[in-house]
Amino acid sequence: MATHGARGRSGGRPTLEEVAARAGVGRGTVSRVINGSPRVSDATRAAVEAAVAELGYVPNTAARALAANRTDAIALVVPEPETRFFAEPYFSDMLKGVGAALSDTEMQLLLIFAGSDRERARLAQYLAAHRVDGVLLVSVHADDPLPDLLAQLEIPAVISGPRSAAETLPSVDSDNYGGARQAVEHLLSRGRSRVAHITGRLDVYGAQRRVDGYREAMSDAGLGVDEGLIEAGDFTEEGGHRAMEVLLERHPDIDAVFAASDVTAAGARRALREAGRRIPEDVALVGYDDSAIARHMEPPLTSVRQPIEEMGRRMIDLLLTEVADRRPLASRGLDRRQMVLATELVSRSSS
Amino acid sequence: MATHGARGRSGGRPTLEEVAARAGVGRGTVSRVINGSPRVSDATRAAVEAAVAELGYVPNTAARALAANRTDAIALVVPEPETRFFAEPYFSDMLKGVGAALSDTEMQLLLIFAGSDRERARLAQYLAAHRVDGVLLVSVHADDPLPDLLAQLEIPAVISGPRSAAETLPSVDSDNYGGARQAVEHLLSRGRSRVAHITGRLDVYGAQRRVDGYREAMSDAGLGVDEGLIEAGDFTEEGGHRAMEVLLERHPDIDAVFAASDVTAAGARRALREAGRRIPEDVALVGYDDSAIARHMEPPLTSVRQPIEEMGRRMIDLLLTEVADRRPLASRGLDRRQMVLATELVSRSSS
DNA sequence: AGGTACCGTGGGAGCGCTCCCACCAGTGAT
DNA sequence: ATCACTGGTGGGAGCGCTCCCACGGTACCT
Repeated sequence: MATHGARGRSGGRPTLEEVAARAGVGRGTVSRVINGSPRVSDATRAAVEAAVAELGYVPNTAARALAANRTDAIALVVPEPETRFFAEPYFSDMLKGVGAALSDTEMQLLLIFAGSDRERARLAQYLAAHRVDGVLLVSVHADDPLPDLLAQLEIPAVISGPRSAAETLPSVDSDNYGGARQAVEHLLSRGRSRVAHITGRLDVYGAQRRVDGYREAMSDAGLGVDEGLIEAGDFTEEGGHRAMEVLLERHPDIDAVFAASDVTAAGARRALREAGRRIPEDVALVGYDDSAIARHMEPPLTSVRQPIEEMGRRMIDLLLTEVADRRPLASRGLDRRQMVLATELVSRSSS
Repeated sequence: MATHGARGRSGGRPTLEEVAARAGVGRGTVSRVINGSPRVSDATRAAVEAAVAELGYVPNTAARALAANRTDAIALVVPEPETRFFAEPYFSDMLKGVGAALSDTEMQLLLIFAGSDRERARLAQYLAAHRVDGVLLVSVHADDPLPDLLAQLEIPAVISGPRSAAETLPSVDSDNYGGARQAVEHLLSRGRSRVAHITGRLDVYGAQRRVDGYREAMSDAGLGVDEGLIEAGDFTEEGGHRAMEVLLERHPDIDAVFAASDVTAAGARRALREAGRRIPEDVALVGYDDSAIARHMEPPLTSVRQPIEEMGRRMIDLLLTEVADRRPLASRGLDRRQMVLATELVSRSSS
């Protein structure tokens, strides 16, 4: 927990100036050492470091922020109420990845919820004050004004799932299309052929891509696409339940279901049980997310795993590059940096 | 999302100075208006407010922090790995209360995990840099050096559960002693008399107080205290299971158990089931925390509810007072502010 | 010998704010 | 008329840092 020897005589914290005096050098030199500039001789550097240690010098962040016009902080903005944040493992995994990537850095992470209008107003104020160098945006809906606000304020930002194929912000996403294909191909390889799909909220781009993946996997397998086998859900348990009921009504001979999330799959499972269908004997079931729910379901649920922690790490990488790069607007925006990470099918007994 | 009209001609954000010029007043006056000082005439205030709105002025936090030597930020320090933070509803409830209390304020909340040594070192550095005006400490063990570090750095802090009866930091706690009494008296009123207690980690002061409550309730009821009916747990499921086994071995005629947490009760329940005891017919069971576990247990668990959200709110109140009060050391520390909130027994079918 | 290039270094200027002292009425008491 | 306030105001000083220009020194060319 570090030493902190004598302080400036007046009892306050030591300043750069005091360190400089102690080391017998100028203010600029100390600043260079603190900031790791290479343009300092080894001897000088050692002298300064000694003085820093003796005085227990810690840079004053406010002064640095004022002079350098940066804050060394970035925000993870969650446009959801806190409750959902804690309920969904997605966020905690993301946070873990982000935290890990940031721990080698001087950067400070701020967690900001913007679920209510009140909170959003506060956030707008906060961003306008430029209290962070960059923003990580997770779980953003198609019509959210936040990305535009950030663009207008010229604050670097990275988004976790692109809002559309034409996303302008740098983004990190998992391969929703490929993941969906994995799921469907898995079901087909198990000998199923009447595979239904319960979608997610279709205003979320990722959900659309999963539908695309489902469609093309079916069609590539020569089974054609029966639109009657697709039913819209909304990522909730209730939505999954309702959609499954509709599907069973329409196609009683369904022998497999690919649900757009594990929670949706849980709803579907309930409807299947209520209809007397056995899993996996009568109907095979595959979810998406590979969350705790999947592992604890009865029977355990086959699911498509997204590397969420890895996504968090990549988002930080992108953002830090973006923050560092802040060149005079010229070359920016052209080289769109969109990153897509592979998914992995985790096979369990539900399929 | 607020207006932001024309900016300073150079494209940057408008400054106090520019607002002053626009309003035709001095810098000091604008500062007074911004900070809500009463020593400004209504006419002047209106003029300044108009200028602020027209320019879309937002104060520069870094400059303010530097000049005023405050940050307008406080930290919620969680000395646990992130995993536990997400797993235990205690933290999310606390965060909700804290967030609510802070939302009327300009204060910014920082969430800081200090589970690993690495993270703790970072935290120490962070605190040494005085990057927050105050600290909220939750879930601190008896031997944690953090409170001393804070005292040494003279950073105002409030602790969620006192470390001992002689806690020097301001604290907010629920009435562990009273809550335990409620639990035991409830069991006695249900006609039970051979009531066992599985404790929490005894290096946590609150756990000790629960034992005290158990002891005195038993003794006040004229049943005396059989030390053999007390077995140490550690707040975990496994600990509860083990302790229950020991207790059943020692006292097969136990007809009630008060567990120091819901998780502990879940472990005890498992051991009771394995021993063929029915709940509540053979053995009544009461937990502590009234968490989600209690509601979803089979049978639903009677439990002592702590007003955690309320505790969060109170902690903020105390801390903000502490931060505002920062008088020259003289009158501080004498008026210890320890706050204890009442618990409530939530009766369900396990007892 | 002079010229050119750099490297390492010192320190002025300034970031945008708050604090505080000085100042100017106006008011009421003497 | 004089004095003592008081409410309202302007602006200097300074918070601790980074940025950048200027300087002397060394090294390597012409």
